[in-house]
Amino acid sequence: MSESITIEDMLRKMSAGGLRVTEQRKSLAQMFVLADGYLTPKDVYEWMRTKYPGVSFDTVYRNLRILSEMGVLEQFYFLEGGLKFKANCQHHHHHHLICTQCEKTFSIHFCPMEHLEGGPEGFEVNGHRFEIYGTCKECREKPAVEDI
Amino acid sequence: MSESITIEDMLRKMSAGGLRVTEQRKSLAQMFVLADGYLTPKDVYEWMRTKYPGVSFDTVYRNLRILSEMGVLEQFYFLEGGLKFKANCQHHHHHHLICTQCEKTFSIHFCPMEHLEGGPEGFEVNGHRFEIYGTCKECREKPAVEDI
DNA sequence: ATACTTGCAAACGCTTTGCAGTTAT
DNA sequence: ATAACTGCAAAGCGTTTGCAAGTAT
Repeated sequence: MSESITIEDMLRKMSAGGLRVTEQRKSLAQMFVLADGYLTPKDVYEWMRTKYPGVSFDTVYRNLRILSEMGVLEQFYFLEGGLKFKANCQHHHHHHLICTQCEKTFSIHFCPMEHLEGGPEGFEVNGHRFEIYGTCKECREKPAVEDI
Repeated sequence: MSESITIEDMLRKMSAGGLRVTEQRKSLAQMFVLADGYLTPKDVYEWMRTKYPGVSFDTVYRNLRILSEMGVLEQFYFLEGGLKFKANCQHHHHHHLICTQCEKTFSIHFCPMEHLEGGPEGFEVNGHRFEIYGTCKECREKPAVEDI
């Protein structure tokens, strides 16, 4: 599991950032805490609709974007290009194992930059990206049911 | 520099894959060999237009997609989500330093997976992604002119 | 009361498609 | 000659925007 953030943490951050804590945003926070992994705007929309049949896609987008800009959520483009969001874990620097089946993420405290060798000459590093893709224990045990 | 692929290599691959070697595709191959880095569909379109004023955007897209599917090019979504392409270097496994200014790529033969520790339990790894972002020597020396 | 949020509708940018004419093999 | 390629136009998808009505503070 990632170092989990609580719903209260998220709401507190929103409020601290000058946002209003609406019902929808509470649901949104709840959803991301429960999911503990990456969600697409569509996922979020579908889920929100079960609680608030009237939600609109643009509100979902707006909130995802705003919350990302505030650092409550984290935006991420997958290898194939799909945009996804997850609750931001801003503890110390770390990387993730990403289960490509359920898209949950698992923190890993190994950072390749500490082991780098055969590196750049004259190249000024100012960022990196390291992710491991695979299948998590849980998904390996119960083979994909919802695979459609 | 990456282990460079030649224009002839690219054309040979196209032909082997049952594609016809048109003038436009020759230009395309040339462009990617010269660029030695990532290009957006728009970059490609702009450049193609200088040679073939009549090219259409959809033909560019079509060719980029087909060539990616064939493995002549490689598709890539940047951190911010922009779709880019580059000539595929399918020699041995390696990673890249990516200059965020000129978007040239530089091969690096260090692979974090060989040094991995504190890793997954029960997680089946089947892929990874490692990129280093920064500014290359050349770009650091001549500060961005075309920075608009 | 005020400022922020929402839903609606419409627009936007990027990418893909169907088709008829053209070109490489 | 045939199968593949191109340009055109139009559609598709995901995402963003402007605005008036509604809601949290």
